[in-house]
Amino acid sequence: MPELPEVEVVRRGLQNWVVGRRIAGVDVAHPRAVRRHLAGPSDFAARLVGTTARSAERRGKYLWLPLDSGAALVAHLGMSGQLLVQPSDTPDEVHLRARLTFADGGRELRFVDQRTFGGLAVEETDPAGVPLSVVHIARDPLDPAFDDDAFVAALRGRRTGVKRALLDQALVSGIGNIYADESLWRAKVHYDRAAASLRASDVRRLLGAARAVMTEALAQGGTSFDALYVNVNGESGYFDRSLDAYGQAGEPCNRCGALIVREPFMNRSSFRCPRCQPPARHGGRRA
DNA sequence: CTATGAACCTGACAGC
DNA sequence: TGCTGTCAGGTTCATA
Repeated sequence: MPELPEVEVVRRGLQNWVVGRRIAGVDVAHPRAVRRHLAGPSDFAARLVGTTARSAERRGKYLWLPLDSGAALVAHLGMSGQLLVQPSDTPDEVHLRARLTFADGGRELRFVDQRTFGGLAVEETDPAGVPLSVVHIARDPLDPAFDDDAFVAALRGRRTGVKRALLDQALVSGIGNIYADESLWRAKVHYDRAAASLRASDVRRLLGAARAVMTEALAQGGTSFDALYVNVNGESGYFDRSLDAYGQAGEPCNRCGALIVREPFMNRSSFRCPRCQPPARHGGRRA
C-alpha cells in the first residue's frame, strides 16, 4: 500500500520520535514479522538492544534506521504495515507484531501489520550506508540524486508496457498502483502503451507528473482510504480527496467529463479516462 | 529479458 | 446470520 508519500510521512515521524533514543528492549510478537531476518527473532532482538538510531532514511518504499552499531534496522510496510509511536500504557493493537522500548522510558515503537506482508530486519550496509536488501532498489523521483536522463533512456529501452515499467522498483522506486495511475492520467498516457514507443518528451512529462502528484500527496499527509495508512501518531492523510483516476470508476474525468473506467491489470486494477488516455492505435505493447 | 500467475495473509464488503 | 466470492496501497518466485 503505502507508496512513497505515505512511507515518507512515516520516515519523518521516525526522525522526530525515534532517532537518538537508545533501544532498551525488543519484543517480537509474531515471528513472520522478522522473517527477512534470517538468524531469527532472538538474534534480531539481540542486535537492536543497546543501539541508537542515528537517522531515518528512505528509498522508494523502504525505510531504514542506521544504528550506532554500524548495522541498520530495515522496515518495509508491505500492504498494511504501520509504525506507531505509542505511550506504553496504550492497549496492544490487534495486529501488533513487534515492539521496541527505549532506555528513556518514553513512548514505544510498535510495528503493526494486519496482512503481515511487511517486515523488519537488522542488516549490514554497503559502503554508502544502504542496507543490503535495498541495494537493488532504484532511486525514487524525489531523491535529489535521481538521474532524469538515465531514467528516460532506461524506460524507453524497456520492451514492456509503461505502467509495468513504472511499477518496477529496480527502474524507479516509490511508485505503486495509486501513483502510477495518477501520473498516467496527468500525463494523458494509456497504461499499456509500449514504453519504447514513448518520445523522450513524453517520459519527461510522465516523470514530472509523478513528482508533482507525489509531492502534493506528501503535503496532505499521504493517501488513506481507511485507518490502515497512518502516520506514527495514527493520523490519516487526506490526499484521497484529490485523486483523479485511482478508485474513480464511474466518476466523470476531472478534465473532460468522460467516465473513468477500471480494467484488470496484473492481478489488480488500472483506472484511466477513456478519452484522455485512449489505447494507442499503433503504440501498444505489441507494436 | 519479458510475461503471467500464484503465493504470502487478513479483513471488508457485496450478494445470496 | 452465515456462507461465498471479490477486492485491497506490495514483493517475490516459479513457470512459459
